[in-house]
Amino acid sequence: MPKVDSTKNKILDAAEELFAERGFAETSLRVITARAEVNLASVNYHFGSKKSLIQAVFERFMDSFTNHLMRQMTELEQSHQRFSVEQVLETLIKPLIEVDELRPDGSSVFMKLLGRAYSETQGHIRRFAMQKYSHVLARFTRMLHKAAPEVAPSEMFWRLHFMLGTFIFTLAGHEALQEISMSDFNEEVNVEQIIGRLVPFLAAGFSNQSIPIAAQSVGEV
Amino acid sequence: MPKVDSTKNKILDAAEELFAERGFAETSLRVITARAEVNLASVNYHFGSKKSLIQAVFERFMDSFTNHLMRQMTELEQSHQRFSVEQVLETLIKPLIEVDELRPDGSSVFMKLLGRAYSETQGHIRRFAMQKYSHVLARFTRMLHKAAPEVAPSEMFWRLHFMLGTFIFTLAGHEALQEISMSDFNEEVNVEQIIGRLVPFLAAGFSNQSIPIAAQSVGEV
DNA sequence: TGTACATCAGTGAACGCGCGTTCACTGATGTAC
DNA sequence: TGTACATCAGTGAACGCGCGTTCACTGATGTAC
Repeated sequence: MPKVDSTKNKILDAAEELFAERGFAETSLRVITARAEVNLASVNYHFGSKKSLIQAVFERFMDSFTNHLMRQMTELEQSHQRFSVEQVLETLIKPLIEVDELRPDGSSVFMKLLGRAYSETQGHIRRFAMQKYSHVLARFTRMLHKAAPEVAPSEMFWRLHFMLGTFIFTLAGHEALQEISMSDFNEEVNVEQIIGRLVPFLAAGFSNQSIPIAAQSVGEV
Repeated sequence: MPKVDSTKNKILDAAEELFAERGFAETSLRVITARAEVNLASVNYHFGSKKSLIQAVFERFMDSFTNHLMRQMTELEQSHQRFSVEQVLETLIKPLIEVDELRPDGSSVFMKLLGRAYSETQGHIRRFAMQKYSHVLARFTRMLHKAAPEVAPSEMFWRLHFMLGTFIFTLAGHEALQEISMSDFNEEVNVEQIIGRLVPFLAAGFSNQSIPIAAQSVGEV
């Protein structure tokens, strides 16, 4: 068991919050070390560079999330011979909510980090993630294929990424949406409820049978 | 008709390309003015600040896009008494593709700008966009409601934002997806084809009839 | 047990660099009388 | 038509600032013999 309040962990905690609040490039080591109440030079002492710190923050979230997710997938496979797309998507719910209970607004921070990692131009995090966690994505894909064998692999690829995109985008920006929902509909919603609306939406999208319209004629474009 | 090759336009063109290549914070005024072949100080002369330049780039895209979209919506309303959710979503296709033909990788740059506007913590672009373009969003929402009156307003709100999120996220990062699609499936896809896959996916998600699962019990969480 | 040395965690101050912005200025064109 | 002044577009050089990183150093703890 690592010491929880070590300098290293204090840096990770502070960096996590700040990266989600303002992005990687916009967060300086000075504000991170100030919030963590540690010395400026200790980031380079413990992590070597800012780039490595970003990777370490990302990895800590990702490790915890993928561990929980693997457990959920195993559970589903052991308890059911056959399962639906919706059930596969539902394996994401608990790991996400657990991340949310681990830290205040954990899932939002996590999704913001994921979103930024995804859209990074240089993409060093994406390459690293693809390498380290590809087996988790592969297993998830396999389960989706088992639930909906009629969806062709290349179509599957696109729909999977549509789903990931919606998840990441929605949860990363959920504060703004919760705010509007409150002011426009007087409806208070939490992360669990958002996911609860999201899963059927995505499951329906994923399972749809229509022919891609670009394969037909879209008009005189 | 404004002069196309004015210093102001040369700056806008160069900034647009570079923002797409490497992001906003990572693009300095020095590289923008170097590519535009204008003086460094002329950005501040014409736009006042880097922040205002970003907004100007965003506005130029947004004006062109919303103009095209309004025309498409009018066309659909005039040609059909009743229309489907899919048809409403399809009004987005032409404006997006036109933006793509206007400039190389136009839709990608545009969606990256939109994504940033969406997720900005300070949110000065979002506030400005909400004010200037709210009537377009309102009209789009009204048409969706007409196409699917069974979807309650608050549910509509969430599904609309799920759809916008997927659009933005997918198109903003489509280069990476195109690359993977090429290497994994040997399938070359263009933006039009991605949208062609996206629209039925979203239409199916939007029109789904299931009860949000959070309204039931999700487990012992 | 004592001594010498190695390792580790952390620190304060400085380094050079690239950043957005500012400033005083030029030269061309427009306007008033 | 000539003159005086105003406005506009653009420029070159410098400004101060915050950035990530480095460096020489301290003091505590561990290890070898």
